[in-house]
Amino acid sequence: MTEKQARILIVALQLFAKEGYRGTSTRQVAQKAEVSEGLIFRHFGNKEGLLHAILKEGEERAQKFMAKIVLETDPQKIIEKMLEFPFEVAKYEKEYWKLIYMLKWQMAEKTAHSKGPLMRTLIHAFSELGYEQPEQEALLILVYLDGIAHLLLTDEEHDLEGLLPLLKQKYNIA
Amino acid sequence: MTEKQARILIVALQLFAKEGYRGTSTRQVAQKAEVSEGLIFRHFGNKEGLLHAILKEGEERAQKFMAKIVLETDPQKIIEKMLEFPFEVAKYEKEYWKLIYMLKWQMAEKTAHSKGPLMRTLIHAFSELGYEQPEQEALLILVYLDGIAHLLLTDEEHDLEGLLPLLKQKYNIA
DNA sequence: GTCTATATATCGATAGAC
DNA sequence: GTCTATCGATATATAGAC
Repeated sequence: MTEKQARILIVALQLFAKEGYRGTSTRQVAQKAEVSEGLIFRHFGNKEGLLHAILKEGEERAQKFMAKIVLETDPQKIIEKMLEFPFEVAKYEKEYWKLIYMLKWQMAEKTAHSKGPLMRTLIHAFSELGYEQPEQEALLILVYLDGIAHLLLTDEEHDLEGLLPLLKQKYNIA
Repeated sequence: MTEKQARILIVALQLFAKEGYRGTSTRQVAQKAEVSEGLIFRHFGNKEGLLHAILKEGEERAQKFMAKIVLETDPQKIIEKMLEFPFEVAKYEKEYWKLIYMLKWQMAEKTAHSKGPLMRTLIHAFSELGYEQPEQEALLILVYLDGIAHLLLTDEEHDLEGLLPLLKQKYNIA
């Protein structure tokens, strides 16, 4: 990967996350990355190819992130890490996740971040802790995650950090 | 409002909710509504004017909807209705809310559905019920609302109805 | 109020030189 | 690998007739 190629990817992610995939022109990307527009098409074929390259890179980083949760064994820790997940995401991978959530509304299939592994891990954790409806409890956590991520990534002003202690308390986590 | 004008509004909401505001051309709207493209601009000035007309109509309907919650006095009922809100929305006003949530990612200010009244109502309810951190509890409900709405409006397959009994149980609602 | 025709800008994408 | 120049399609928007 050349340096200009990398620059295109970085700038495109920034713009896509801010203005949306459709709201960003290849011309804008080229200008901000200080390369010719033609170069984008040489490297990535077309605009969608550029998007896929961005998503692929982001997913690789995301996988490592999620592995830390799924590989955890202590059920308490699993729930704790899960609850902290959206805050971590908003801190370190804000643009990527913003793009993912934006795309969900129109290209759900392309961004299918399978929730399977997370769900399985959660259900198992709640089972071990003796909860009566582990599937529903797991689903509720996913709802929280989506809600928190949604608010953290769109509304800039919201202060949600205070929710973490409350949630941990509700799930009896030290 | 003429019949064609109304037809444009209905069709545009459908298309905007499905393909996104930017992903929908005025030509598409005109064709599906079986009117000339020029008519859209005569009536609404420009594409953004069309969007605003749609949002205005939708908000009027939404206000009536939310009034039912805010005007409730029994704190238990308030929480119950709040929990049921996203399911009602997904049933009767799916397209409008889908559009609202989509736009949030790029035009947050234009869709600023003030959460103030809902928050105040919730905080008061939790206070009355003796919760220790009414503000955080209210915020958590908002998170839940956003999470549920997000999942209901994007993922078609998810069955989230089962969450309602679980949540009512958690909040000690009959 | 409505339609047809058209103007104008911008988009994604390609060709060819270096 | 990269740039310049350009094409064809499509987007929003306007003008003028009815």
